[in-house]
Amino acid sequence: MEPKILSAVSRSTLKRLPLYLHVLEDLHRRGVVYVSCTTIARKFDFGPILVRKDLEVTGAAGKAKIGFRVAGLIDDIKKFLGWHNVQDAFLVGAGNLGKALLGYQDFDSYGLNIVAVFDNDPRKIGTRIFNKEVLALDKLAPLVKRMHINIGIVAVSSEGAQAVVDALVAAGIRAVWNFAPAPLEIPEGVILENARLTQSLAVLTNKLKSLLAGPEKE
Amino acid sequence: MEPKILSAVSRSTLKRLPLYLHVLEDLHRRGVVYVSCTTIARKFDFGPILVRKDLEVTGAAGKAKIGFRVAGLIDDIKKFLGWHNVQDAFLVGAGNLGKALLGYQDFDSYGLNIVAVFDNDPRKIGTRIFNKEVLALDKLAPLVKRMHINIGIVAVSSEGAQAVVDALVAAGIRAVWNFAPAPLEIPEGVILENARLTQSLAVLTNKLKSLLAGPEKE
DNA sequence: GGCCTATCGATGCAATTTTATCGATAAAAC
DNA sequence: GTTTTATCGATAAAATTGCATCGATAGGCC
Repeated sequence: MEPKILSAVSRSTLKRLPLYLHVLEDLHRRGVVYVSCTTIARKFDFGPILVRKDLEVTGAAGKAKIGFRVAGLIDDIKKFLGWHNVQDAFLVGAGNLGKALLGYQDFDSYGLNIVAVFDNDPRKIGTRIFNKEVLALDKLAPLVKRMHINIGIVAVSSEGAQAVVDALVAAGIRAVWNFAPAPLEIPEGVILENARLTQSLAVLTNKLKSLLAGPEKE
Repeated sequence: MEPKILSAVSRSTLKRLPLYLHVLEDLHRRGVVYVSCTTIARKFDFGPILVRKDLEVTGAAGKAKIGFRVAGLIDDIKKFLGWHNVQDAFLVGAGNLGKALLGYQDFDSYGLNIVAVFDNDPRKIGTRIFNKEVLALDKLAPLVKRMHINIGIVAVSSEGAQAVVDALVAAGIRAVWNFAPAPLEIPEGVILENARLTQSLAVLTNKLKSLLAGPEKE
C-alpha cells in the first residue's frame, strides 16, 4: 500500500508514531524480528485497532498471524516522518535550555542535526558548548542562506522570542521549533511548532488536583 | 457559574488554558483591563467560540459588549488549574536537562516548585546547581515521605527512566512528569504525564517535509 | 492435508470535539 | 430615548477521532 498524502494525516496519528518508533527500537535492540499491533498496543492505554490504523498511513504492510517485521516497520515510520534524511538546524539561545538541547544526542536519530548555536550575549560568543562554537546573532542571516538551513530552534526567553523568530524568518528559515512559552506570530508559508512544556504541566497538575481532592469517585 | 467537574474537562481544553493564560498575563502587564474572546482568539488559529467554551469550564463570567476582566480571568484559570497553590516537587537527574529545568525560573508561576535534585553520579552528589544541592538517590524515599512530596520529575536517560519511576512510586509519589522519550509503566492510581519533545518534533518535520515536497498544493 | 487460531485490512458505528447559529444583554452612537 | 453594534451564553449541527465488527489470509497443530 502507498503512504497517504502527508497533509491528510491527522495530528493525533502523527504524535503517536514516535511512540511506536521508540517501542520498536527497543524490541529491535532485543533481537525481536516480528511484532503484532496487539503487542505494541499493550505498551499504551489504547487498543490495537488504533495502532493498526496509524501504521497504515506509513505504507507499512504486515502479514496475518505474524505481524509486522520490526526492522521494516522502523524504516517505514522513519521514512514517513522524514527522519531518515537528517535536516540541519540552527539553534538560537545558549542558555540552560539551549545547552540541554545541544547535549541531547539522540536528535540525530530523529532526523535533526544542530549545526550551529547563536546568542547575543558577548560573554557567550566564541565559547564552545558540546564542541559547537557560539556565534553572534548577526551571523545568522548570511549563514542560513549559505548553508541552506530550513529549521530554526528558538530557546530564548519569552520576551526575546518574537524578535528571534522574525530574524529567522527574514533570513529565510522555513520551519521554527519554539521552546519559549509565548505564543508567536509567524507569516503564512512558514511552519511554527511549539514544544510547550506548560501545556503538559497543566494536564499533570490538573489530574493531580482531582486525585488529591477526591480519590473515591471515578 | 460553577466550575465543571475536573475529570469532565477535555484534554484539549486543558492544554489551551495555559496559552490563554500567557496572553492574558501579557495584556495584564500592558495595563489592559477588559478583553473579549475575539481578541484572545486573534492570537491563535482557532475561533472565538472555542475560546469562550474553554473559559466556560473555569467558571469565569464575562459581560456582554465588555468581555472578561483580565485580572479576574487570570485568577480563575489559575485557580482551575491548581496553579495558585504551589506544589513542591522532586527532580531526578542532574544532567543537562535537569539543569535546564532547575534554571527555568517561571515554574513558580505555574504552581510548581522544585525543592530538591537527585542523581546517582557520585561526582555530582554534593555539588550545587542553581543553589540547590544534588542529593544521592537513596535519600529520595525517606524525604518523599517526610516532606509529603506529590510530584516527581524524571529527567534521566531512557534506559534509567523506568527504574527511577519505580523508585518514585515506591516512595509514595502521586504524579510523575516524565521527560525521557521512553514509554513508561505506572501502576493504577498514580498519574503519569509525558513531556514528549519527539512528538512535537515529529509534527514539525512532517509539516516541513510536505512543505518542501509540494508547496503548490493545499 | 484439513482444521484451528491469530492477525491484518476494510467498512461501519459511536463518542468526542469543534464549529455554527440564535437570542439576550449592555455599551456606544445618534 | 431609540437604534446600532459587539459580545456573551446556550443549543444544534458538522467534523473529527477512536472503536468494534467482519471477512480474508497465513502459519501452527493434529
